[in-house]
Order: sequence, then structure tokens, then C-alpha cells
Amino acid sequence: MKIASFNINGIKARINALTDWLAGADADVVVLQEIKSVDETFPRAHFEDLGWNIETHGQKGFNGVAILSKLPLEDVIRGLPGDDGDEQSRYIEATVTGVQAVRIAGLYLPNGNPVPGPKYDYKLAWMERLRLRAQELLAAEMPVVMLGDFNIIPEARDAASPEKWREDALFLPQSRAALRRIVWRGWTDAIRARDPWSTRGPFTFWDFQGGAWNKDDGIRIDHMLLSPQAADLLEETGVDREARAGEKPSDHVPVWVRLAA
DNA sequence: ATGGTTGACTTTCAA
Repeated sequence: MKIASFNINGIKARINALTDWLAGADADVVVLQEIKSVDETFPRAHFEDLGWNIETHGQKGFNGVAILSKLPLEDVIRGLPGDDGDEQSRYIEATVTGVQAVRIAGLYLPNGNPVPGPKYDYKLAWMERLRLRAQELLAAEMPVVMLGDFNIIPEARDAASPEKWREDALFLPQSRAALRRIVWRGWTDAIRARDPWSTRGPFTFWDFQGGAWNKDDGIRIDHMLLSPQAADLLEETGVDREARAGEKPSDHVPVWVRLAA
């Protein structure tokens, strides 16, 4: 089972880029972030005609996540548990069954800038709720893939220019510690696990500003965390870097993992 | 040098 994540930065603006990438990716499941669309205006029929089952959790203008799957999507949860007052659409879960059942958690973690301020407070509070949900998922002792745009640069080697991010919500020690607090309980960072001694990247995001792509001034913020039962099934991971050089690209590129599931 | 780019959606905000 090949499972991918792609922050598309607007489904309407990216429908061609996404369709082209899907045609060559051979993915079974794709989680999307920043659809920037309400559920009603997501181009559902376009993707259904290509054979995808679709579950969305959108909102007007910003954020929004979705799952595309060639296999049926079951037991869907919309929204990160733990705060019924949270209006932002950043989390969706579903179960996909191939050889065996895999729980998929697609997430768009808050950016958190500027720091300090209410947006950073929201980021840290959201991460605490994610920690609690991650613990519940580990307790299920089943294959789980928790993936998406985490908006966290885990280590200095995950940025081309770490000094530029020193004061940023994506790289502050407190942000990175909050991610480690989740991961260390038993999750495997799939991209890092397949290339543990990499000294640079691989990057998954290059800002639209300042010619970041042309300078390869990237960061690694799109992650795939595997539960132990999923890590046991890990076959291959990848970062589809070439997507950043395409026509009207997103600022993120797809990341993917293949499991024997 | 206090810049630069993109998307959604209105006139600015979020990233």
C-alpha cells in the first residue's frame, strides 16, 4: 500500500498539478492539506471519475484537509479530538484495508507565526491535543500512519539555512520539543528512518519568495510517522522533489511511504 | 535593502 501526503496550497489552483502527479504516482491513499475550500466546492466529481474515493474536511478560504483513496474509506473522523470549539479544519482520520487494515491520520499542523502571540499559543495547544490522540492511536496496537504538513523543522539538518529559522515558530526549541514529545513515545519518522545519516534534508518545502527553489533553500516539514506495527511493514519512502519544478507548483512536494499492507 | 510570492477573497490575511 502506497500512502502519500501533499500540501497542495489550494485545490482550485492546483487541480492540474495534482491530477498530473496522481497519474504518475501509483498511490493508493493520498492525504491533502490546504485545500482552501469548503466541502461543497471541492471538485469531487473530477477525482471520482479518476477512481478515487474522497473524504473532505474543509473550511472557507484557508486550511482544509482531505483523503483520496482507491480503496474504501471507513470510520472517518473529522477534526482533531479534544476541543469542540476549534473551528479550524486541520485533521481527518480514516481506515483503509488492503492486505490488512491501516489507520490513516492526515493533518495540517498550525504554522504558529508570529511568535509570540495567539497563533503560537494555538499551535502548542494543538500539538498537545495531537499528542493525546497519538497516544490513543499507539494504544490500538495496529498499523497507523500519521502524516501531513507538521510545520515543524525537526533538526538543523532539515533546513538549508537553519539560522534563518532560529526565531520562527517552525524551528523554535519549544516547537521541536513538542514534536519530540509525540514521536519519542514510539513513532518512526519514515523519511529519516530510511536515510538516518543524511546531513542535508531531504527538503519538502521551498518558499515562493526569494527564489528559494532556485537556491535549493528548502526545509523538511512534511512528515510521515509510523506506529510500530506500521514500521514493521515499511518497504520504501520517497520525496517527489521534481513536483516543485512543474507548472504552477505548490510550495510543498509530495512525500510517500510504501507498506507491505 | 525591512524587501519578496502565491492563493482565496475582498481589500487584506495567511503562509
